[in-house]
Amino acid sequence: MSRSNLIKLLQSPSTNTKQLKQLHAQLLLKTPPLKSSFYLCNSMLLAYANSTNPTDAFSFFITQMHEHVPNKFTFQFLLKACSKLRRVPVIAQVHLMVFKLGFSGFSSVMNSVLHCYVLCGRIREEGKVLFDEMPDRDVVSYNCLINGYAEVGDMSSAFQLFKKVECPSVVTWTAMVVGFCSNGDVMSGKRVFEEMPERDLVSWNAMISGYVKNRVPVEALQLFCQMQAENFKPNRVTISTILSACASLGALDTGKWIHVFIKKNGFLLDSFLGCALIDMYLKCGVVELALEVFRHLKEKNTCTWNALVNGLALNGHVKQVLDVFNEMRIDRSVRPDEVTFVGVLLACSHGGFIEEGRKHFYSTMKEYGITFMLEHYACMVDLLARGGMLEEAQDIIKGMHIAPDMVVWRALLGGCRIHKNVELAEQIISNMETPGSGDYVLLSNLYSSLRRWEDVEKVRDIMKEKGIEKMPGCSSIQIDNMIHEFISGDKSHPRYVVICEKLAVVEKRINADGYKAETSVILYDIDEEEKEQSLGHHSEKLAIGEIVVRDRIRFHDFKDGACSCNDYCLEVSSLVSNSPNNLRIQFLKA
DNA sequence: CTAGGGTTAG
Repeated sequence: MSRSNLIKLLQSPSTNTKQLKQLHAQLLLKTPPLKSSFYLCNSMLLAYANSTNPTDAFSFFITQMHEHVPNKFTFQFLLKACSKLRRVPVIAQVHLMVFKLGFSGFSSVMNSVLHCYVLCGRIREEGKVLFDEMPDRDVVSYNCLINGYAEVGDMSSAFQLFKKVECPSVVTWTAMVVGFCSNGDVMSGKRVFEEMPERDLVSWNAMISGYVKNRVPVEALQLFCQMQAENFKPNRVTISTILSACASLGALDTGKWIHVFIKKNGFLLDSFLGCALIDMYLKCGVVELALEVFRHLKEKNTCTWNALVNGLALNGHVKQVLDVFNEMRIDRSVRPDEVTFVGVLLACSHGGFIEEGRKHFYSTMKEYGITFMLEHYACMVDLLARGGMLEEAQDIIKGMHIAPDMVVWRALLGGCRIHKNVELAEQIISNMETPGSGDYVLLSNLYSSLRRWEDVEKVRDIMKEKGIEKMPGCSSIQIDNMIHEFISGDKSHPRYVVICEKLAVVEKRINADGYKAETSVILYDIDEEEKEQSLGHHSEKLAIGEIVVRDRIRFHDFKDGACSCNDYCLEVSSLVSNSPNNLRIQFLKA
């Protein structure tokens, strides 16, 4: 292989790990003398640093490059590998080497070091010291520092710095947009974005992703349209962000349109796009298409598998989740992680598979060395509590290495109601700092199922005293229609999100041609005990026209962390009030 | 000959 060919392949982004190893072998054939090929060595180092396995860059550096005198590029590439590893001791070691070999005067190298510390959240420690000691700082140094403060959530320091930068670049501006958005202040992010003197594709992507992160996917789609109107061509980053917006809206038509867009433009389905597509189809309830995308994917990593596992679990395909999980365990190229087990346990809890759930929680997770998260505990408590194993559920809570949140307690509380354990329910509620209306209603229902009418009254009085109100009946908004119109001008196939009270049921509507297309979220009133029991754990048919109940989902499925029905209603109504011109509100009968 | 900082998934 010729030298220029080798370089071309090393620099190509589509070269995979296996090919990289072959190129490495080719490179070794060129010795001696490697010295004349020092540029080649640096290219190899950079290729490893950019690969999925950046540790290879270190071994290459140690075993192959010790005979050479490294230059500033060698360190920049090595530091790139460091920034992916995110381990402070490793960074410190390379930093020391940089210092000892006299590269401290190169601002590009020092910026790389600074960037590494920033990514580890060490802005106030090593980052600050380094910045203050740097001989000549440029815009890049300031950008790193701004990112560092944003990373630890200190936007006021970031903003102070931003104002001090003499000649801020697009990158500086974008860093501010990203900083505000990822710290939950999307309004400030928007303001900075609008004040930017010039924008490039990355800044558009940053703002769009800011909207998605802050749960205003409709704004994201609007900006996506505006961006195209201003003649910016979306790239794969834009597309995967937009797919995520579609997923959180259940906007299937738009999502499908994007899928066509990907094919038309010949975008390679990498792990990011594949994952985003699978996630979108599953959140829209179209399992078949998600599976099709998954089967055709060339590169699958843990995220891809997780998208499938979690999406199937969300759709109530319990058996399939467990099958896919077993398939994943056999595949040696991926390793299940904590997110995988959220899906697995969620499936067990939805299916009422107590033994299976116990097996994974008590043993499989240890086998893979998984750190327990709140979600794992919540699923397990839910599963056991529903199955009547209230004591075991309590033991799990007692053994938690992190403080249980509201979701965990509510899972236990739900079990108390089903199995009529008044004492425990009372105890849980009295231990809650801020019980929500749902918690009181649940307790009240428990009392009434035992015909303890006086206690029912008492709960009602407490609620009145605390000013807690039940969320009123139901309202609905028509979202997808509008989004679809933005993009294609097509006004057919509107879908609805119906908000009622308490119990969420995801439904699939079967069209006349038998094609399952529409997904809605309906929150049933669980005051009627009978209805709740008839829904049970399993998906089953309801006698309401052509509607199939896919699954019950708990409220926290909509949002990270604890989330009640009220939260969800508020979220929807704030969406309505934030963009009154874009949403037509329509009231439906539940 | 090369480069450092801002955008994407579960």
